[in-house]
This record gives sequence, C-alpha cells and structure tokens, in this order.
Amino acid sequence: MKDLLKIYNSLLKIYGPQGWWPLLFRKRTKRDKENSFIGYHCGDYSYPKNNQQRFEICAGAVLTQNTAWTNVEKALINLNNNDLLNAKAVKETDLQELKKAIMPAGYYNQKAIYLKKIAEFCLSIKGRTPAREEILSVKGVGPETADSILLYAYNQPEFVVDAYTRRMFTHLNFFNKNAKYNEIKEIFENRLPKDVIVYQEFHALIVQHAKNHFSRKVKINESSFL
DNA sequence: AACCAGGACGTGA
DNA sequence: TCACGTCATGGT
Repeated sequence: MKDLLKIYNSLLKIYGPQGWWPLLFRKRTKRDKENSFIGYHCGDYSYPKNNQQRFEICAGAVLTQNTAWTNVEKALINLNNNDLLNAKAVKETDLQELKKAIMPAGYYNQKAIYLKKIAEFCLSIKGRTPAREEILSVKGVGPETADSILLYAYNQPEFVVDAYTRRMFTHLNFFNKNAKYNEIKEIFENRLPKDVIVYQEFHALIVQHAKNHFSRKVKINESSFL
C-alpha cells in the first residue's frame, strides 16, 4: 500500500496549497494573489485570527453538510449582510430571519436550528478549545463537522473524513467502501505525521483531486491514482 | 429532467 | 448497531 505522505506530496505538487478553510470576510493581505478566489488564503496558515472568523468556519461547516460550497457562500454572504455572521447575533436573532438568510444552502429548517445550537456552544466555551466529544454533543454536529471545526477553527490535529476521502481512497484500495468513519480517520492519523498543516492541506487537496477524478461525469484514468 | 453536492438525525428492525 | 428515509437549494 502506497505511503500516504507520498500521495500528499504528489497532490501538493500538482495543485499547490489550497488555502483552506475559506474565509469570505477577511482582509486581503499582501500574500493574496491578485486574482485568487476570495476566501482562500493559500500558503497562509495563520487563520483564524479571531472568534468571528472561528464562528464563520463553524457556520460554514454546518451549512456545507451535503451541500455544494457555492451555495454555502450565498448563505454566508446573506448572513454577513444581515450582521448575522457572529455567534451572539445568531443566538439572538429570530429563527425565521435566520432561515431566510441561509435558504440558498438548503435544508434551511434544520440548519437554522443547528446554527443556533453551535452559536450557543461557541459562546459557552468563551474561546477555549473544546474537546471532540464536547462538540459532538451539539445537535447538528456529526463526526465530519466536528473534525472540520477542530482542525480549521481550532487548529487541532483531527483528520477530516468526508465523502470525497472515502470515495477516492476506496478506489486506491486503502479500505472498502463500508469502512466506518473512525476506522478511516485512524488510518490517516496513524500513517501521517501529527501535523495540523499536513492535515489541513491534505483534506483540501483530497477534495480538489476527488472533484477532478472521482466525482460524477469524470472518467477515472491512470492519472487519477497518483 | 434527473442527479448530485465538502452529512446528520430519527426511526424501526 | 445498522440500514433506510428525510431534509432543500442551485448547478450540470
């Protein structure tokens, strides 16, 4: 079985740093490429810089559940336009207003409730880094969302397993398609250096490569397998 | 015009 | 534990 670190380095060489987690509402820096897509901060791992950005990641992680990121962006922009992109405002705002704002991201009835829950949670921990079980106890936060929040909002070394990871590495014969979330997570964490940047970058690279090679309407060929 | 997207929850075996 | 139905908008 091929070395995961070699696959990581191949992907990094092909695609370059991905700049995850995208933060739509941050100041552009000198390091931003002129035409780089807003949000992605390629090669800059100094995020998040404050609790507002931390909450933007939490909100994005919930909103992107089984949903295209382009739809999440619309919802995040609506939230920002209504001054709702912070935990306190989300907690206090009217539920119907919240639903209206996040409508483009789909599942808005349940996601509005989930956003309220995660907002209350963020306020309750007062900026300290939460434990994994703690976040998992929030309704609407499952294993992938919890790991995304820990890895990207709190810079904790928790590997994120999503549908792309499962699909791509099933094709690469690392495990079968009915492997459990935690089994897959352990495979990655046991075979990679416990490095937050590697975890962050690898997950983002997997998403990019899987979009190109392992999603619908895309033929799998020899270049898919690195 | 189906099909799918950076899942999670509730339910009943 | 586990398989299955449900949730919803927007792009292809």
